Amino acid sequence: MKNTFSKHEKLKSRKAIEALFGDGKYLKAFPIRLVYLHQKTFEKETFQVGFSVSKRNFKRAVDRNRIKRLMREAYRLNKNLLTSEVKKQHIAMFIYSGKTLPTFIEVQDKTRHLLKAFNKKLEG
RNA sequence: CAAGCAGGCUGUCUUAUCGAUUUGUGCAAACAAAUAGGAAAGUCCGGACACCAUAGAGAGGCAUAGCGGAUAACAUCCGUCGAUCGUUUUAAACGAUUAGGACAAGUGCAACAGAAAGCAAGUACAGUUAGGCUGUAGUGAAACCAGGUAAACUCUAUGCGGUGCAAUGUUACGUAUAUUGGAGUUUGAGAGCUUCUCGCUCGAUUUCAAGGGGUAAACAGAUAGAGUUAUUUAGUAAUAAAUAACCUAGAUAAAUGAUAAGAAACCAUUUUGGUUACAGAAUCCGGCUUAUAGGCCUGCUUUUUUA
Repeated sequence: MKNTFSKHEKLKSRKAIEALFGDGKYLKAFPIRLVYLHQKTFEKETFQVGFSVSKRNFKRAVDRNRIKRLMREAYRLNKNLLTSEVKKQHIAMFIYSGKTLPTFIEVQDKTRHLLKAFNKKLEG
């Protein structure tokens, strides 16, 4: 599996995102949270993921961009941890809830942790 | 020479691996090219563009304010006059700052002093003398007079219609009965995006025929432009014109990145360590304002050294 992350893997639909925040379930690994939602109507070719940082915690757009890019990079490099095929019936979003700028190592550790936990849930 | 302050310019680089967006080539795999700023920010002004009447009239409101010019336009920019401040013994000169029309329409305001800075009132002396009027004195920057004050109301002149790209248009999906056209009836509630009035447009209802609310799903709008660079000419300048070359982000829960190594600059310093700012396009331009490590340039102030 290639470590790519292109446009069609990104969660874009506003409706889907609203539903995700309304009814989604949470997995936590501070300072990152994973929100996911199971819904058959969402089934597509690929598993779609989004990334988000609160404007309240990071006032400057530069910092928000930086964190989103770090999270995206961490997901891109580790997404092969998600082996379950059931994932295609899900959508998910990573939310950074910390208040300080993280390093890439930290973000990658937490992302791996979350992906493993999420994979377990999907299989079990 | 050093430090501080102010203004201007600039605002890290290279390689490797793994990626993102757009475009091009290709059946595909893939390959190639381009990819954030001087402020992209604040959203404070001015335009372009789109729709709302063809953007109309009056009131109200807002903005601007010596003179001349630049510009698509401006509250911006350039030149110049005046005023104020600094250098200076003074003048001149130089530098800096400057919302700088009108107080001979009306209203308001004016510390201290003073009887009084305007619903008027009135001290002393002198002149004349019936009242009263006139003059002088006293306070003050200014005392009845074209007094001062308009970043006080106000007046004058000039300008400004409103809403904003989630504008607006097309396509796709597809259900109420919105919308459109014809005919009849009804003269009146409401709507047309800032406040009011007028004006203009649409109206209400019945019937027949045609036809699609909504969904920010896709595409267009959207990036070749008041464009960038260089040279020449005109002009004190802002700027304009001509010629040549170039194409230089176009995303949409939002690409422009991540990791590693090295170099460079600066700081402290024994190795060595640390720092590399402010900050991220969102329809597009012209300005203003604010934020900025380090480097370079200019001016001012202070200190020290030498002559």
